[in-house]
Formats: sequence, C-alpha cells, structure tokens
Amino acid sequence: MGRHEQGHEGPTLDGAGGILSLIATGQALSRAELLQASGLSRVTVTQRLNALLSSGLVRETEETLPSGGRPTRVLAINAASGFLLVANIGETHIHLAAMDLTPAIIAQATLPFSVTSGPEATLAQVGDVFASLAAEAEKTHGFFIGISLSLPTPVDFKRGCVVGPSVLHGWDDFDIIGQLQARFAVPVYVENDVNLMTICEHKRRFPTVDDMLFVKVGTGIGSGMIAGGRMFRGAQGAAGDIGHIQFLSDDAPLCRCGKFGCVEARAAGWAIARDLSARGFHAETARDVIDLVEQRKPEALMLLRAAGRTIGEVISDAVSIVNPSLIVIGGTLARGGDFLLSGIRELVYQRCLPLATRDLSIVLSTAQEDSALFGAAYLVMENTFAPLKIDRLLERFAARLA
Amino acid sequence: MGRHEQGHEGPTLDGAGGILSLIATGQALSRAELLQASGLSRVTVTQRLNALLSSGLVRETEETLPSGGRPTRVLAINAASGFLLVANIGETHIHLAAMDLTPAIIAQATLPFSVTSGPEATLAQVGDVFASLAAEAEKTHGFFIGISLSLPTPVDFKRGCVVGPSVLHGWDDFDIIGQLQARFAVPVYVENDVNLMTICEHKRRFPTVDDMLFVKVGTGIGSGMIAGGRMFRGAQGAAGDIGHIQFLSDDAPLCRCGKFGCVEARAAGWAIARDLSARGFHAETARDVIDLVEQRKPEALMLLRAAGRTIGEVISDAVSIVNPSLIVIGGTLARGGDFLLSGIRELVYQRCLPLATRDLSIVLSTAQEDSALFGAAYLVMENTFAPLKIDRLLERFAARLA
DNA sequence: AATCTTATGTATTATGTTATACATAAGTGC
DNA sequence: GCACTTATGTATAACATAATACATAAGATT
Repeated sequence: MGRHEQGHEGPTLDGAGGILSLIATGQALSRAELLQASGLSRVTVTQRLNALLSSGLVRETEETLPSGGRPTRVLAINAASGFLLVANIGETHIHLAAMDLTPAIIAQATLPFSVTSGPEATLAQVGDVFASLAAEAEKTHGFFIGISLSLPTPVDFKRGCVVGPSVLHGWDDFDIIGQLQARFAVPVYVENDVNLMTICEHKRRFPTVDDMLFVKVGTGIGSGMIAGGRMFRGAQGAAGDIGHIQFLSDDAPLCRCGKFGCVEARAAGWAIARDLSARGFHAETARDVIDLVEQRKPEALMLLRAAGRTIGEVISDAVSIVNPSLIVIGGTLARGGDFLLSGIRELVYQRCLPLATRDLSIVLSTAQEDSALFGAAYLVMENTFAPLKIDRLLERFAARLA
Repeated sequence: MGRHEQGHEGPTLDGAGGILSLIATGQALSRAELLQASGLSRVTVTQRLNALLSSGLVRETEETLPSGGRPTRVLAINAASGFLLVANIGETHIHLAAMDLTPAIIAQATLPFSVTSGPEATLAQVGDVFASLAAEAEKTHGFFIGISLSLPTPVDFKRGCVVGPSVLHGWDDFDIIGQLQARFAVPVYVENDVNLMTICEHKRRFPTVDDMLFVKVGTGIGSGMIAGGRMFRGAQGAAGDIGHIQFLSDDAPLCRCGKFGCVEARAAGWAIARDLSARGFHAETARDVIDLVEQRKPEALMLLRAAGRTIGEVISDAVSIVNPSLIVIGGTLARGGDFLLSGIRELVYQRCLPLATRDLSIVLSTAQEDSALFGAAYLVMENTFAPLKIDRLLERFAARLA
C-alpha cells in the first residue's frame, strides 16, 4: 500500500482506483454520482478525483447533465491517456492494432497467417509488429495498458490457452500469455473471437442488457453469452459451442467434426455452400452464399431461410435453458438479413414458452468485420479498470511518471 | 452511518458487517484469514470481531486448523443467534419450518394445499403458521432473520412474483413479498423450488464448483443452474426450463403443455407412468414408476433407461451451451440410480465434444425430500449476509437489543 | 523441556476520512 | 434580474483506521 517511490509534488494517486474504476466502467459519470456510488465523503472524492485529473487519466468533458439545479459536469476517461494492443488471429491473416481508450484504432497492420504455423513463431511475429505499433502509440498515448489476442478457437480464458480440438494445430495448451508477457510487461488476455464479438456488441449497443446471446453465423456457427451482465465462459471456456449440437434425422448430413446432423452441417456457411454447389452454383464460402442471396437467387434464399429454421431450433433450446432477453445474430450470413432472421424467429416463437419470448428481442448485429478487435480492447479495459486490478494500473502509471 | 440509538456499554457493531459477511459466507474461517480477506488492520479486525462475539452473532468453535505455529481458532456464525422461516409450497401440501443458521430445522408444520387456492388466502394461512413458528423460535433463537418461500412454478426472483403459465392459477404477478412483509417486518424472498434444490445441492455438497447444472427428474422435468458460483436465473427467472424442449419425430407424444415431443412428454415421471399403464401396470406418479423399478420390472427398467437417454439428449444440449463441470440429477426418478444415469451419460458422452466432457462429472443427488426447504434457508442467509445487505441486518440486530 | 513458528492482543502514534458548516457555481423557472 | 435548486469546493474539528512495536499464546519439532 502506498507509493514506494520518492516524493513528487503532485497529489497522490493512492486510493484513487475506486474512483477511476467507477468512471471507467460508466457506473458514475459525475462527481455527484461518484459520491453516491463510492460512499466516500465529498472531501475524499474531490481529492482523489483531482489526483486523477492532474495525472491526465481522467478529464472533464464539455457535456453536462441537467439536474434541476446546477448541471453535473460529465467526467470521462481520457482516451488519449493510454493505449492497448490487440490482434485478431483469423484463419488466413492476423489483424493487429494499437487502440486508445475510446476504444478507437490509432494504428494498425496486417500479417499473413497459416493455421499450421506454430504458436511460438507466430507470436514472435505478432510481437515484432506489436513492438513497432507500441513505439508509434507511445508518442501520443503514453501509457501502455495491456494486450489482448483474439483466436478462432476455444480458449481457456483463465489460463490463456487454446483448448480442445481446434483449427490451430500445435497451439494446444501453449502458454501464450507467458510468451507475450516476457516481452511486454503488461497484462495479456487471450479470448475466443466469438466471445469478443459478443463483448463488443454488448458494450456498444446493449450495455444495459444483462442476459444476451450472440450467435455468429459465418463459415461456422458459434455463440457467446452475457449472463448477469458479464461474459459467461463456462467451466473450460467452452460455453456457447452450439455449432455441434446434433439433430438426428434420416438424412443427417456429415459434419466436418465427424459427427452426423450437427447444426453446422445443416446451416453454417460451408453447409449452404455445399448444397448450392450440388445445385450447380459456384459457392465455397459464406461470402459466396451471401453473394447469391444478394442476387436474390431463389435457391440461395430458400436455403438461407431453411438454415435460419435450423439455427432457430438450436437457439430455441438455448433460450429455454438460458432465458436471455436479447439474441443478436452476427457473422457473414447475418448479412442475409430477414431471409435468415425470419426462419430463426419462426422456430424460436414456435418452440419456446411464451414467458421466455414475451420480452425477447432477436436482432441482427450491426458490427463490422473488426468487432472482435474492439471486443478485445473492451476486454483489456474492463479487466484493467476492474476494482480489484485498478491499483496495479495506477502503480504502473505512477512508476512511469517517476 | 453510525448507530443512531442512545449509548450502550457494549462495543459497537458499526462496520462489523464486512467481517460478519466473510465469516458467514465461509470466505474467512479464522482471525488470520479475516485479516487477509478484509484488508483491514489487526486492530480493527480484533475490535469488530469482539463486537460480533459479544453480541452472540459469531462464536469461536472448538476446532483449530494447523498452521505451522499456533493453530488458528475457527470462527463460525452462531447458529442459535438467529432463525428464519421457510415454506415449501408443493402441489398438494405446504411444508413450513423455522430454521436456525446451520441451517437446521427448529420446528416445523404442514398444511394441506390446493393449487386452486388463491394467493391471498394461502399466504394468510402461511402467515398464521409462521407467526406461531416465530413465537416458538424467538424463545431460543432470538433474532428473526428473514423469510423464504419455495414455489413449484417459474418465479421472477427480483419482483418476487409467479410468472408465466403455472399450476398456481391466480398467483400470476401477485405481490407475495408485499403481503408477507406487511405482517413480518423482515426480508422476504420467493424462489422456484428447483432453483432452491440447486442452491442446496451446491452449498452442501459442491460449494467449490462454479458452474453446475441440477436437473430434477420427477413428475415433471426442470433444472437450475449455478454459473460463476452464483444462481443464474435468466432475464425473467425462466432459465433452466428444459422440460419443454422439443424433439420432433413421427411418434412425438403430446405433452401436457399442449405441444408435441417435449422432453417431459417422453421422459418425465408422468410420461413413464403413462407408458407403463399402457403396458398394463398400475402407475400414475413418479413414485409408482420408481416402485416398479425397485421391483426390477423389466419394462420399468427399460423405460427408465430410455428416459435417461432422452434426458441425456437435452442435457447434452445444455452442456454444449453452458459448459458446466458438474451435473447433478435429482428428483424422484433419480432414485432409479444407474438405470437413469447410464442413459444420461451415454448420450452426453456421445453428443458433446471431448473438451466439454473431459472434466465433466454426472452424479446423483443425495438430497432428501426437503432440500428445497434448506435451499430456501441458504437463500435467505446468502442474501442476508451479502456484503451490501449485512449492515441492514446489524441495524435490526442492534435495534432489537435496544 | 527448549525452541521454532504462526496466531493473536494491544498500546502508541501517525495518517486518512468524515461530519459539519459555510461558500460559490451554474443552471431553471418566475 | 431574482429566487430556487442542485453541484461542487474547502476549512476545521472529530473520529476511525493503520503502522509499528511489543507481548503473549499455543501448538509442532527437536
């Protein structure tokens, strides 16, 4: 406890963590709300807030909120007071970026990637790009907050490892956090891409929704879940693996996982492409399917709607089990809009009890390609500004000033 | 803040809430652990703990834990320092009890009940029995902590109301908490019976498991879920409603909910009883089914195993979505033991990815009939001793002494 | 029995926080 | 412009907590 460094003139940041956390997490937007939310006295809040303001971590915005009397001045984290590095490892390339605390992209880069590359070499490459991005960002956004990686595979978030069968051969149980932290002395987080898209969607569009399901329908099918306002990962980080739930029938198609009748084998991008190919169309990827949908080819529309019903079936199971108040459909096939959505809605409203669907919204994601990247940024910020960890951040911040 | 009453000689309970909460929730068992867990100084912990000890709320046990040096003396909530009232409203009768903070039953009673009774009259009756139980308990366990009701229907926990289609006609949206709180000035909680059984199982047998699913297989089928160590209820309190997930097939049986092919209509006690009746056995309830199973009637064994496979199918969906590390099977049919369990295990291990089943245990509940009653007690205690609410308890406690 | 280790209590002083009171600020509504 | 409301800052004294140091307790180990 306490700063161990030699004296500075400025006010101390000791204990300011709680205040910073409340501002960063949006739990308190003004001094008045800080008083309420922190339970501290006005004197203390003023003092700590001043320390944060003079450190540059927090700033007063132009904005005010009406209150009946003097309006409250809105406080905010100073987006330019820090930066973080994120990388989205996809199946063919890696998208890397430095981001401020908005979060918004400061600088970015792309690397080619093969799923057969080992983790060590790949992370060394990522580290090189990170180093140059960090050098860039440090000039304008001094404080290096942390790193987050997005991977297209199940991840054990606590350990920061790839787990289970994955497209990333050889990554299993590799200590990703260890390798990156050895090079960059900042917190490192590793997470599954769909979970990060879920976080992005939740933070940006639906921050007040406590229980939601995000379903990514692209080449594969996966989902992420917000439960009680927080990311829910399950015991091994494998929660939300709805792509390989099976529906058996006589004509159950073979899935790429080796089982028959999986949702993926019936409704994912690759499955629809397979069916379109069988009907003489050229289609290999989810994007090809959407192209045909956008050309309003009846076969493509029909297959997409059918896929919606299949996905609706598994979503209705999830709704019965989880009882969310919102379902967001994202991924490439979500660009098929109502052609996909109507099938989903049809099955969910048919299958679920009225109680569960009474206040249930099913909407399309508006997220862009890089939503996992932003989700990764939110993940770092959420963890960095969490009450239990914020003091570590302030220590590092103070050390940097020293 | 602070006690507003006139002077007492005894030490003040101000601020002792955090300490009490740590002891009550089992996060700290000794003074040394309290120091660690609370982050307070030894002086403060000693002082507050003394206040709690002299108030009688906390006691030192005989037990000690080895430490390498002087052993730590184990602290515990004094089970006799308070009591709570619980009632389990079943379909045919109401089981009521006064419980100490072990929790253990101090005194109990039973009322007949018809699901067609309105809430107002029923709760008035419950209130009468509660009043006499409270009078009894007050003699020996002075402090009245709170009330909890168990209902055999979906409950919106936050509002404390029955929601959705339910066997309790006329209870929909009735303000249960309001009516009871008007009579007894203590916190009142209302919860679904399966959720309470889940809490009981979790607290008693698996307190360290963070993500588990409890499935009650009785006359009906329902489930409760612990996610991240806490009860998960979903947006409307309808989470875990797995009984009416549908599996369509040509011979899909009609469910009592009006749909075809629900899990319940295939595998619940009433459905097996229906199938046994069709084969000439006398069976109406889940208990009748278990009687036949215990007589080792081949048809009953076969049907129970088949039910296990059906339930396993829906559980495997739940495992894919939620990724728990433990599944506990309870309810009357769980008495069928391995005849039920083997079918469940078969399907779960067949359907789910190895990652999800690698560390997954599927076990039978050991809970008794009255586990919902104990779950209700845990619910009250958990809420009463939660950090945010504990000060209110101490205020009431101090007021009582005054 | 002597020694080691960790648990636990408490006196003293330093430090941090709050309560209270007062003052000013910056809007709204008349 | 004026009163009214709520936001916000600060001085002072009262209060609470922590740091430090010392002392005792109670078991394990030798």
